[in-house]
Amino acid sequence: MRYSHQKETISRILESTNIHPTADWIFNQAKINIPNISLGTVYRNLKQLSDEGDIRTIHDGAIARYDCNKDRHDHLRCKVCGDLIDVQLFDDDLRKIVKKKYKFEADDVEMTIIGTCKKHTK
Amino acid sequence: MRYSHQKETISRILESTNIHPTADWIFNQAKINIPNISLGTVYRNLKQLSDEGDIRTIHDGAIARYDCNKDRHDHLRCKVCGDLIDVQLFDDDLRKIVKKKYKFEADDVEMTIIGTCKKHTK
DNA sequence: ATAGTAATAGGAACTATTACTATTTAAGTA
DNA sequence: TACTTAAATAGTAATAGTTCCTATTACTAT
Repeated sequence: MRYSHQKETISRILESTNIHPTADWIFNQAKINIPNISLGTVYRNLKQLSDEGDIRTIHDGAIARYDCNKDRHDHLRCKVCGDLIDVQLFDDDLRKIVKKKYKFEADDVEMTIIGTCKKHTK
Repeated sequence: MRYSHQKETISRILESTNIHPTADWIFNQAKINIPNISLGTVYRNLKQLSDEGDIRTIHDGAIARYDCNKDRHDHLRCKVCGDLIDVQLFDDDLRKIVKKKYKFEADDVEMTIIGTCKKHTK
């Protein structure tokens, strides 16, 4: 893996936000510093970072979002404001239940809870 | 909502399988009975059925799968054989934890656990 | 039978993503 | 410092899943 200005920039952009951005959002941010950066470069580097475990890829419906929070975690998606909030729900207890009840060895979990966040409760 | 042979067929196809098929798979099955059925018709009717709550749409990575199991449930996806197994994990206890800990009102949950199913354990 | 409406077939358009290719660049080596 | 080479890049074309559009067809109630 070789250093590149593009990869460094993409990595920094992701670290500087907690909005779980899409590749396109990152692309537009990156263009501020590297005007002729290519969208393919953004995708390639995000894939690399994800494969190396430096970032996580979240499947939000049909599109991918990226998260610099490397620890395994789940998401709350607010229907009202669209926010995606990092939480920790799938723990070892739940893993054990899955193993016992379904004889299924869990490696990874993708859990998104859709609802209304505390900002909108009166 | 008016009756149509196409919608009826799509509905029946989905009820006859537990493989959580894609729109394309359903399209190919439907063509056996209705050779000139259109892919757009399949998508439109699946969307209708989903909106009416007759079926569920599962986001499997970037593609959509459809499930005639109307009850809220979760999925185990086996890395080895690709099977998608219906399970019940997100219950009222978990819902209450989410509400208490994060003040988040959960309406829906999308949870897929990736791992290895019991067919492949020696 | 006719008007009005809903659903359809077929294909174009759209969006997110990946693949391809010629060119550039990082990094090691003489 | 200049040379080499392999990896990364920009730009563009291609792909896949899905949605949209339009002319046509099929119900349904008068």
